[in-house]
Amino acid sequence: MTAGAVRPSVRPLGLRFFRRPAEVVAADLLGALVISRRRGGITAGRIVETEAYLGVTDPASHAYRHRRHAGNGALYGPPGTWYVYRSYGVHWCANLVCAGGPLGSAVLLRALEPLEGVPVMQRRRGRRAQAVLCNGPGKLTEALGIDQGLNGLPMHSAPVMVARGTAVSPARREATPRIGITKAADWPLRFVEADSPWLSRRR
DNA sequence: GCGCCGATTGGCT
DNA sequence: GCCAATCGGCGCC
Repeated sequence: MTAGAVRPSVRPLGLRFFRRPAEVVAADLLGALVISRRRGGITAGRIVETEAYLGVTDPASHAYRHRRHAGNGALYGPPGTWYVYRSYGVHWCANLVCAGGPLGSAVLLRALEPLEGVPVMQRRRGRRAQAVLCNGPGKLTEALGIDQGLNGLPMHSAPVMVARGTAVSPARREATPRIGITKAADWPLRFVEADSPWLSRRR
């Protein structure tokens, strides 16, 4: 995919897309576009890695057993709501709420293929190589200018939206254990585009 | 009230 | 491979 992929005509994914089980949404998000119109310039990328967090029943979810606190209210919002939280007190991680309501399920964006606004991303990311601009959940938020300001906003009317991109055929989708967590890490809820060079670094 | 830990990253050994 | 940065939530005293 080349520059110019982001046209004014792109329309955000409908709420129906997100009103499904998180693992289904996570798999179907592969290949979708994330388009950011934040200050500093338009940036966009193609999703190549996601992780599903199932909500109340998932020990790794921030909504496990209906856990609720000041920071995670957005998790219980309508489908398609952005849930942005601070990781290790340093980085922002961006999720999209799925089923919505009391379940608290969501999909974490873990890696993108940079498509547009690479110089803008590099300005935000310290002039790093293109290969490492968006290959991690904290990296892609920095590259796209995503921070707490996005938390709780509906994706379809937010400065950062998700639109249909170039689909990844089911044969090229791969489910793996989740990364970087201690609880229920072995649940196969991480989804990647097989062989993509833009995936997050494996530990 | 206090200390530990995490859905991470980048720099240094 | 190891570890600091940095901070809110949570367990525990």
